Amino acid sequence: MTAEILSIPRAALHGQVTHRLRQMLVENQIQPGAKLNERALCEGLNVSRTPLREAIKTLAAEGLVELLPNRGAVAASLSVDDVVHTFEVMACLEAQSGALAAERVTDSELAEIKALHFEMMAAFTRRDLSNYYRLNAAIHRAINAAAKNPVLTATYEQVNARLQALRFKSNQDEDKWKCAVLEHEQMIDALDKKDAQALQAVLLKHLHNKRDVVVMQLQNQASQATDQNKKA
Amino acid sequence: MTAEILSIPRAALHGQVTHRLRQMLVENQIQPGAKLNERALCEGLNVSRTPLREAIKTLAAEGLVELLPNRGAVAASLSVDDVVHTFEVMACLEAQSGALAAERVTDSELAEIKALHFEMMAAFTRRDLSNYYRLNAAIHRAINAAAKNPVLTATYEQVNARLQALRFKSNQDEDKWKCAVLEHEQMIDALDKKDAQALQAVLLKHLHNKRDVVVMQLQNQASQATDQNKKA
DNA sequence: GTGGTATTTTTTGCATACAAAAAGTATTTG
DNA sequence: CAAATACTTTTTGTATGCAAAAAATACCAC
Repeated sequence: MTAEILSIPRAALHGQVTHRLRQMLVENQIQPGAKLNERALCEGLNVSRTPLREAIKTLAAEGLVELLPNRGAVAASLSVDDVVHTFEVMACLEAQSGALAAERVTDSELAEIKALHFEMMAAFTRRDLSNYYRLNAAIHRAINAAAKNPVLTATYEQVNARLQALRFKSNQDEDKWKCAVLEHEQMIDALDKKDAQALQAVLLKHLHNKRDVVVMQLQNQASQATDQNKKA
Repeated sequence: MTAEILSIPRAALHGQVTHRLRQMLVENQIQPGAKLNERALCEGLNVSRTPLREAIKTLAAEGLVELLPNRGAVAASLSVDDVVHTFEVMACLEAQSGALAAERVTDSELAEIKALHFEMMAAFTRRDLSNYYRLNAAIHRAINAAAKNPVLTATYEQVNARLQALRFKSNQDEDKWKCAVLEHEQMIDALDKKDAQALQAVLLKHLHNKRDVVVMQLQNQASQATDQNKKA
């Protein structure tokens, strides 16, 4: 029973730290632009500086933190341009995922994706944004997995992680939301018909719209911040 | 005159080591599957283990080395499946580069790409494989740069680096080579006309063919190795 | 000689120590 | 009081030391 636990007595410390820090970054527990103080993080995570610094180097390669020579690391922060550029990359990765998934998806994978879709529809109906986001991401990840290309999955996850830090508490525009749900229905339909072209097309459109929503929210945030500065 | 040099008195050691190791990996000075012995590399590069290990973590995140728990790191080696998967990703990144480049390429960039193309034609005419490879890569990189998307460039370079270690000394099939050159002419033509669709299409075809060539050469290598084993 | 085990050696992973650079604070001078 | 400068503290970057795990070697039984 404990055999498995014994066979992996303890994962490498630098790996654990990488995982934990990555989580903190994408969940905004460390905010974009914030400095990563080694001493503070070491104490917080109860590790020495060696594995922590190795973890930081890994995250730098993933684009989640930025290294400043002799000045440590800061959590990556995305300008509007960065977001646009990232979505341009995500678009082609999603499109490729869709095209390959349409060819390679198994019946059970398709069933699971449909199930996730229904769950997401439930969350949408309840206007439960948190679960909607979660299931939305799960569906996109499942489509990617159905493409059965580990390199594509790794690349997708890595680029996508940078966007995860953009967490919007506010509800998005109702019409845009309905539009996104409609696109998801078209996605399921295309996947069901194994229509690679159609799935690719709807994913491109979907990502395009998603980009617009994110950019708009970013700009709203920015203008609100400016207003506050003016008041103060 | 030396102001710039003084302003960067010395690049971070871990950065230099990362650069140097990456070079050794993509140039096959460290062969796929080879173990990265820390002691040996430290002596060879004249650094201590700390910056070396940080560099290894960076390269692991880039997919150039693989980390084995408690057993160090080995240079990544690609199976035929890995190569196929990697080309599937490269295809969509190249296609996206082309589409964006067609929209965003400047006159001077276009002129430089055309110049590189002529240089490549010269290398092809001389059957100078080494320069052909170099110029070929330069053209693809220039098209990517013309897309003016740093995220796309970084992702492209990272995925492409893994394929760079597949260096074939032997000349490729003459017909396939002619076909590749023809495709390059079509690329230049499409870029000149700012025809995103056409450029995307020819790049996809080009990558598809390139994949076939690489896979074929890999399988030839493998079968030759098997033959040698049989003899011995 | 072969297979297995014990012992040594090497290698990896983490913690710590030290040096250089940056940041922060106090002090001096006009 | 402001600005510049010297000094202190903090933080980063690198080297080294130590412990555990893996590999290599030697030893032994059969």
